[in-house]
Amino acid sequence: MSRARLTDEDARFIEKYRPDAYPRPAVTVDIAVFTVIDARLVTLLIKRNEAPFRNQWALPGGFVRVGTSRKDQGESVDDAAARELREETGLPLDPTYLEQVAAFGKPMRDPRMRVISVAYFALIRPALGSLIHAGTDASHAQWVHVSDLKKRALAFDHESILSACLTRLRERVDNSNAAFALVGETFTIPELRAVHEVVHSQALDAGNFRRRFMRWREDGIIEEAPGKRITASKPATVYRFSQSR
Amino acid sequence: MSRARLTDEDARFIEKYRPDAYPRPAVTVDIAVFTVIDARLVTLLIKRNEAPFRNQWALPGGFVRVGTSRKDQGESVDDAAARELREETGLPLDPTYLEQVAAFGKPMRDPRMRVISVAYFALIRPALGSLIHAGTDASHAQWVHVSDLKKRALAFDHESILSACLTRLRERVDNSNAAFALVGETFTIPELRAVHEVVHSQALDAGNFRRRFMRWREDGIIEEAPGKRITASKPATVYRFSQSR
DNA sequence: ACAAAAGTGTTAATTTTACACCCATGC
DNA sequence: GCATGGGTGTAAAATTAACACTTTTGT
Repeated sequence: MSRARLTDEDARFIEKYRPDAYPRPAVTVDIAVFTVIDARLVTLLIKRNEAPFRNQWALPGGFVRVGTSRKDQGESVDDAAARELREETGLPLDPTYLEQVAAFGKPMRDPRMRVISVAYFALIRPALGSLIHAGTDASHAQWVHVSDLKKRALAFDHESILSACLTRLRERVDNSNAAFALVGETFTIPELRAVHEVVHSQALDAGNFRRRFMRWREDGIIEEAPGKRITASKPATVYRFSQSR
Repeated sequence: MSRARLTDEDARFIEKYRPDAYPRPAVTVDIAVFTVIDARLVTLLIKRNEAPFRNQWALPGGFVRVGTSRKDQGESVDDAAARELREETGLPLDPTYLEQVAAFGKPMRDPRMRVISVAYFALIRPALGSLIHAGTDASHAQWVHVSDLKKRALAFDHESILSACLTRLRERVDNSNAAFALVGETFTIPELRAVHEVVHSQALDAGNFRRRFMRWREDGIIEEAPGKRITASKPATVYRFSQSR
């Protein structure tokens, strides 16, 4: 399979194409940012300072930048998500993990106008989580325990979006390398286990988890790192994620 | 969690909101329709009769209808997919299975203008598949064996879209009830097995599949239907999908 | 009778789960 | 020494996989 070529006819047609013949929706990205703070899974909420839903909590996000000409079509939706995340969190670097979840496209989800939103979930390291809270006005951005979300009323349909992101996060922690984005650059087996436990809010058998971990090691997904982690008791071996693959 | 209420301030703000302040992308749906014909997995391709990519093959799809006012915001993206599917296949009924896969939002994927597409995959019963082929001009719509897709050049980025839909289809056949949408209203164990085999292009052990099947039966997912299927050899018991759950 | 395909039985291999226990270290 | 938590061993239970075999029917 390969993409078909554009013909001369195509080129001529495109020249005279009238792009504004039909009404268009606005398109936004919304991002559920997760991290672990104090051994609890948290997500980032932003207090809106504009109507609608002014002073209500919402997921970080914003409009996808669409270019103004045929030649300049603007940024990709994925790029928009990465950009909004940087802007809203203040973190200079790209997120460790960013994945599209789904498009949310019911009419009237925004009372102003037709808005279709593409939802993403992002994972950032625990160490960086506190930076955000410190760096921004706490009344503007806030880490919320996911177990406390039931009590919150969120703007728009962000409740459904968040719930879809949470489901996807759990699936990815089980079946992909996502969990490694929720520990530090280097980590011990118990630290990684804690992430799995917190995401599923369920205790895991230490021995059995260790075996799973060792299988990842054999598969070259993780490798031993120099040094030991000093804890209150017996120091634990330190590993790192093998970025190479 | 519940949706926050709109305040009076919101209402006032919305009144004077200027929706056309920023350029917007066009939003389309593209649908990979799958069925099984002659024991092979096939997907529906449409020959475009307009530029760009005129006379090239593409996935069925079209623009999401966006309303023209705040009060009329048009159809949901899911509804757009169902509508386009009905229109392009000519099938009067709703598809047996329709699921969103992902949004495709790179710039320049359409040379005319910025277009963001939400991809879906749909499953229809084998018996209906031939209806479509008969009902429409064969040069316009065509069932293509998925194993032959490598040879085809598809319009836009429909190759990536199709590939994502195929991956999702395989996942769903394994872990959800999707496979039941690819057999007739009633079916035998070997018929359902054939679907699994064709989707994964891999033979399955008849005995082991039977055990899996019987587990579904115990779980109430499927139930025995009256009658027997007359085949070339020993007649097989007929089952049906328990829609109830 | 024979071929073809439905349906059954058996067993090995693998994975999951539960749980007991050992061991190194800081206090 | 003793509590803590890292690290190891073992065995039952459940699932998956491989394959031989029996039964029922059309021709």
